[in-house]
Amino acid sequence: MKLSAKGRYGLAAMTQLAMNYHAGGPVTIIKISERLGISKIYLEQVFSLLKRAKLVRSIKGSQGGYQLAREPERITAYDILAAIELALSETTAPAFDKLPALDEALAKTIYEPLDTAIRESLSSTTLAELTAAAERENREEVMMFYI
Amino acid sequence: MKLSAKGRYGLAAMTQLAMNYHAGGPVTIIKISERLGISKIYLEQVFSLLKRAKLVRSIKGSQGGYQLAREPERITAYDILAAIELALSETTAPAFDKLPALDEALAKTIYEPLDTAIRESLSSTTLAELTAAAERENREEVMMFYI
DNA sequence: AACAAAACATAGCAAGTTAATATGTTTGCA
DNA sequence: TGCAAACATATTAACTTGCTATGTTTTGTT
Repeated sequence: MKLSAKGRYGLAAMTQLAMNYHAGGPVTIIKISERLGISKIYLEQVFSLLKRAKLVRSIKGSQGGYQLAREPERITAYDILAAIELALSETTAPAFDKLPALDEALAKTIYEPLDTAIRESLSSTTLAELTAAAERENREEVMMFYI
Repeated sequence: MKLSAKGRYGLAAMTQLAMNYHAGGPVTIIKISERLGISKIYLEQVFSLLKRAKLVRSIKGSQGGYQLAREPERITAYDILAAIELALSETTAPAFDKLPALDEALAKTIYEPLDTAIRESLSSTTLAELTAAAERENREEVMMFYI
């Protein structure tokens, strides 16, 4: 499943907020876009979706920025992607007016189990786990450098 | 997960071939497009993908048409959708050159488990099961009519 | 009070994808 | 030989994606 740039940016941006969660203060979009190496203007659009989904809080004005709306342990990858990737959380609609039985069968045997599997997989990983994994990978990279 | 029209058409068309599997003869695209109520020309493009994936065999010329390449029990929804919906079987590529550790963590904790969940869900349902479900739904519809 | 830094809003655009149509050409049975 | 089918290719309109541009509001700092 190939996720869109927006989806990937959302996940990555949230890890940056998570890494700052203890420190307390807000992080600016400019900082995040520089760290990730992506467009600041585009990232703003991603944050507007994250905010609408109440996953982040914003502080306007000078010294402002963004913060997680709750602990990284209570935000899942599904929360983030559902806020951004519409097609992922939307379900497949009936398509064959002449054969309602076929639409029903498709929904029951394929579409619904698929949606459940996606939701279970993505909601089993928290932002805290993702961030911890990234920090571990980073330590391993540094180790490799010294060998 | 909202599937594309092509994906839905592919699943639906395959059920029509499955329902004819015992009879033996080929089924034409025209027949299938009429039964499903969709464009014949568009359906041809779907069949070109199904054929490339070796899920169907074709017989050219008059009295020709399409047949399943193997038993409905040995064709899964994943086989069909992987042949048609590229984005589904493609995996999410690394996106953050500056943070390889983050790309690694995303792949390990999110992308790969998601792909596994999708593949397991879709490959657990065979074309035979889908067709049986559609026929059962159809019988129930007819029952309702007489109550 | 003025300034600067930030979020927030809206519009636009180029490239790509999707869903579909149009127009043939080949193939092979009757 | 004629016709019915698969097969091939090009075109099109609408939509989506990824991204840029141009502001406006808000608010802390000087």
